This record gives sequence, structure tokens and C-alpha cells, in this order.
Amino acid sequence: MTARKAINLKMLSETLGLSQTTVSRALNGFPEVAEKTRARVVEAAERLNYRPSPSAASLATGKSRMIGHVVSLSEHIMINPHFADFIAGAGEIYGENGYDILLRLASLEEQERIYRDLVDDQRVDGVVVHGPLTGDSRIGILNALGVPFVVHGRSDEEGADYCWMDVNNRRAFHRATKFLLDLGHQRIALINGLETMNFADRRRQGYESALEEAGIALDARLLHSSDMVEPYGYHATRTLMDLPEPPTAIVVASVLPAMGVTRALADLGLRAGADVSVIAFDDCLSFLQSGSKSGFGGRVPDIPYFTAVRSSIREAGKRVAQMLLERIDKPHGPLQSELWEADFVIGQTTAPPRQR
Amino acid sequence: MTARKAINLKMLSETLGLSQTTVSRALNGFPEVAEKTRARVVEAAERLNYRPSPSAASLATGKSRMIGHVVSLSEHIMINPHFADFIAGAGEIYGENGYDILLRLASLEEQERIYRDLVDDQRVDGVVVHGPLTGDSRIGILNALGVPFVVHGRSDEEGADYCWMDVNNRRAFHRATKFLLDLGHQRIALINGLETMNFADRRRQGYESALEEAGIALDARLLHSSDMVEPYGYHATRTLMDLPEPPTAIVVASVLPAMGVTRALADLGLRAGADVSVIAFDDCLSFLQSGSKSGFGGRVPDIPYFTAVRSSIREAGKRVAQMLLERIDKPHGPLQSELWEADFVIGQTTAPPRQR
DNA sequence: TTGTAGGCGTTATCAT
DNA sequence: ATGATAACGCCTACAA
Repeated sequence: MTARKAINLKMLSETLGLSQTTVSRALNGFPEVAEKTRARVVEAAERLNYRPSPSAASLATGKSRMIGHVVSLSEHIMINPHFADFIAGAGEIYGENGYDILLRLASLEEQERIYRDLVDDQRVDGVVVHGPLTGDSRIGILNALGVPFVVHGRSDEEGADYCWMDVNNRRAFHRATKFLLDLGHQRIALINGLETMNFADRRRQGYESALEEAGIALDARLLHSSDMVEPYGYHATRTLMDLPEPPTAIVVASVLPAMGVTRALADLGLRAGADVSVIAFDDCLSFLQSGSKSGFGGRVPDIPYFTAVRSSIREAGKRVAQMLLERIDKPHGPLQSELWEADFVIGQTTAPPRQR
Repeated sequence: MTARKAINLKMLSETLGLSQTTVSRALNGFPEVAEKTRARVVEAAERLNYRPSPSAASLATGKSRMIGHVVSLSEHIMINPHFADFIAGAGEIYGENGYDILLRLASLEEQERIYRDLVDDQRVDGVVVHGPLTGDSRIGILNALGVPFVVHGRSDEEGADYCWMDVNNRRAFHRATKFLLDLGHQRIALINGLETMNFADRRRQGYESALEEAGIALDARLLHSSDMVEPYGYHATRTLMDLPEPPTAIVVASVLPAMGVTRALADLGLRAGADVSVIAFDDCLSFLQSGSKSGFGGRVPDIPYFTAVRSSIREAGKRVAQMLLERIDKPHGPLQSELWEADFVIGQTTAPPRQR
């Protein structure tokens, strides 16, 4: 039976016969307090279930122990499942370090103002930028505000003036495209994400450079760009396969539209792999994995279905959170960024092109 | 160019030549302040970009204008995409009302303590309970704490002592099963969620009661229960179809495992609809919809693929948020709960059983 | 209708 | 090594 009702610093210090100052110092690990005293204080605080009031502490220090995540879950609905996995990773790190997430949903246009308010009001100690565009205005604002922040992805070519963590999208898509070329494919389509998003832009560059190196001309009819939902993959594939010369292979920016690709092919009596090769970018979304809790997981090892370039968005969430906490810890340290290479995994959806 | 640097109540009142009290009252809509004064104050506040400090306000009032959402995004990974859509709906309502989300990730065992701390520390004004189990201990705790809360789903049969919003899972699954029976199916499998979850329990009851009414004995081999991820649907289906007498129809608790069902059938050279009927519970997850931004949406109307019982989890999020804010507004009003009926939509995955 | 003064629970400065 | 005391910025009796 531990004590329940809230206790404050004043009560605690009176109980101990010490001043609030000393108790506060003992609890916050100041060096000048006697070890013996500290031990007494810590023990009593534990026993009486003392926890400092966050709003009082925040008022006094200006720190909130909150991390702001501002996202537009309604606009680019494709990010929803990605967001959940990212936040699952980040939240794990925050939890271990006594931070909480302040989540705000807002359209992209509102986000500048929101970041500003969040920082001015001292509601957050740091901020994560989701879904950066090429030339994203949020980054300039955050730099001007002087708040610690990390961008998940990148905004520009240079990008030496902010802290980011990104996957090497260009190389990943170059590699996927090159793999299909090496198998003998000549007509390769790209079902990309929205190309205002910087990551989609880079993916396209990777795809294009691989084709160029192989001396294959780009064909605009083979390029699609949209929000990465399942029906988009479906309709894009139907459109592609209706072409006079349909593609023999498709590179898809996410497993979500890739599922739509599979469905469209099935409707046409075709199979991914045998009839049309498909490579997807795989974020290792949890609901597509057979985790240890999923009943069959572990017992039945899954052969990956899609041939894919793969990078766990959940691990990205963890790493971004770590980087941000480090930055909050020393806001004036050097800017450090990270570029991850995606894995390449061969599944069941790629093969040499059919003879015709 | 509006003023930038933070301004506080003291400065604002000095600028106006009024006391802090009057300014505060004017801004907070107290009735006794003269309309003329109020107009002056409001105008100046606007112009000088005054916003009250949240931590100071919180310290003074005990209110934080934050809503606590505690979720276990790692344990039951199936909830991830569902969670994102739910929070997208809820966040919209919060935003309109000046509330923010405090998001904390934690295992189910930790959640009791976390709710307690969140409330004791006055970090949140209200709380949402996600994924209630049958006989969920969190509800008792929250009632004891006296904090406004709404449960998304239900915990018990009675449940008159807390505020909830739920879909009529029992009726939905009764209806789906009955529909298959009416088509002539006799061997109907259930690929359910984890039955420690109350919603899964109710779904099973609906399924069972329909079979009982039709005089069909339950067959444990036709029942699966696990975390609702895609590979689970796949493996469960493979197992089912390996039975000496495989089912001719399957009811699936979510479109996520339902995608796995489709994939498994395809691997066996079977098609959902023609060979095996499939009905799924559809939460209208955004990444499976063709929204207006998805490039093809609107132009190409989608015929629903799955025959489904359907209820938008995003709308549920909105409604839960509204109910919670109402409850925060009047904490001692009568407890009001809501039960929604799921829609029934006929897609391409149901047909009378094949003759054998 | 407006103002004065005290309190909310910390942290931080300056003595001792 | 410890203790008074003053911020932090707002709200709210109570007084006028």
C-alpha cells in the first residue's frame, strides 16, 4: 500500500525537516548536497510517492519534457499506417527518457504557425518534422525559432543546416530498377508517391538514372505519382496494362499500392512474378509482418512475398527520437545527420520478362 | 508584420492601463466586464499576439487542455493502422476545440499506473481508453480517479457506469454469418481477433448465435483467434483449406487479415467469391479508400471488393472525442453512451457455395 | 465594473 | 551543505 494523494515539495520538505531548496536539489542531482541527506530525501520521496508538478516545473524552467509531432493525417492519408509505426518506434525512446508526445493534427499550411506557437508557448522542448517537401518552409522557421528539431527525411540537396535522418531513396530505387533491367526488362513502370514529397522525388531520380544508364528513354505513360493508397496501385496498374505496350515490370513506392497492383493483376488473370515483375519499397509495416504474437509467427517462417527494397520505418522512428533527445541535451553541438541504406530482398514477384 | 516576441499578461495590462484581473476576465469571457473594455482588450491581445502561457494557466487552474491517449502500439500491432485513423478523427475534433493530444506508448500492464500519474499530475483533462478487454481494470481506476473518460468499445455486459462508444459487433457478425447461411453455406469459418479483446468476444458471439439458430454445430477447427495482421489471415486460411472438410465461407474480423485470406486463396488457385466466400469487417481504413486526393478517386468509382460489415473507425474517433469534450464540460452530467450499427455492403467476395 | 493581493508548485539566486 | 526569498505567469477570492 503506497501513499496515494498528491504530495508537493512543501509537504515533503516539512516532513523531512529540510528546506524546499535542499529537497529540490537532492532530487535533481545537484552536486553540493550531502550524500546522506540525498539518500534520506530520495527514500522519502519514493515512499510518499512524490512527483513534481509538471506545470509548476515547466513554469519555472521553461522546459516541458514534451516532443511536438505535427502531422496531417487527413491530407496525405497514405501516411497514416506509416505514421503509426514511426511513432511506435519514437514513443518507445521517449518513454525510456521521460518524454511524452504532444500530437497535433493540422494541414500543411497551418503547420508553420503551429510550430511557432508550440515553441513560443514553451509547450515542447523539441520537434519532429514529418513528410518534408523539397524546399520545405518549416525548416527555416524552426531554425529561426532556435528549437531543437530533427527532420524525418530531407528537404534539399545541401541540407547541411539542419538535422535529418533519411533512407537513401535514390540508391534504393536505382538498385531496384537496375535489378529489373539486369533480368532483361525493358519497359519498367514507376508507381511513385506524390512527387511534391522530397522522398518521392529522390525515388524517381533513382529510377530515371538507372534507365538512363541502360540507354532506355523515359516514357511518361509509365510514370504515375499520387498518394500511396491501395486503390491507387490498383487503378494505376489497370491503366498501365491497358497501354499498347504495357510494362513487363513495375517499381512501386510502397507495399500499400503494391497490394493494389497485385489485385489489379489478378483481375487481369495475371500473376505478379510470373507475368509482370513487381518490386516494392517496404517500410516493414507491422501489420504486414508476422510478429511473434500473431499466432503463426515464428512457427511458419514467411518467404517474403514482394521483392523489395526495405527499411524499417519503426527503427527510423527510434533513431530520430534518439537524435532529437541528444540535440535537446546539447542544443549547440554539431549538427549530425544519418543516411541509411535500404536492404534489398528477393521475393516471389520478380522474374525475367515473358517471351512474347 | 505582427508582433513576434512573447508578451505576457502583465505587459498587456500595462499597455492597456488596466489591471491584470480585468484583462484576464475580458479575455476569458467573464460577464461583468464592460463590452467596450472587452473590445479594447481583445483587439490589443490580437494585435500584440498575446497568448496565455499554458504552464502558468495550468498551474493556476489545474486544467491542461490535453487529452491523454495511452496505447500499446508494440504489443497488439494490429491496432497500428486502426489507431492512426481513429486519432485522425479524434484529433480533428480536439483541434477545433483547443485541445491537444498527449500520446503515451505503454504495455497494457503499465497503463493503470500511467493513467493514475497522468491524472494525479494534472497533465490531462480527460482520457480515452483504447482496446478494452472484457473486465478491464483500467475502467475502475479511472472511475476512482474521477477523471472524465470515454471508452472506445466496451468492457462488460452491463457497462452502465462508464461512458463508451461502440459498434454493435455482435449484430454485425450475426448478420454476416446469417447472410452466408442464407446463401447456402454450411461450413463457415471465423478468423477472429484476439478474444481477450472484448470486441472480438462479441464478434464471436454473433457468429455463434447465427450458427446455432441455423442448427449448425460449432467446429473448433473453423475458429481462429489472433492479432489481426495480414500474415495471420494468410496462415489461418492455409490451415483451414487443408482441413478434410474445408470451409466454403470465411468471416474475417478485419480487412487486414482478409488481404491475407485473399493471398492464400490465390496461392491455392482459388478466388474469393467464386470459390470461397469471404466477408470482412471493414473499418474504412483510409489507406484502403480511394480518397479524393488519390489521383483516381472520384473519377473511377470503386466497386467494393470485399463484402463487408462496415463502420468507419475515423468517425468513431470523432464521436469519442466529442463525447469526451462534452463530459469534460459537464463532468457530473448523466453518463451517455452510443452503440452504432455497422453497414452491410455486398461486394465481390460472396456467392452461393460451389456444388461439389 | 474594476482593482488588490494571494496562491498554484517549482526552480534559482544569493546569503549564510 | 543548507536556507530564505524571489521569480515563473496566470487565475480568483475579496475588496472597493
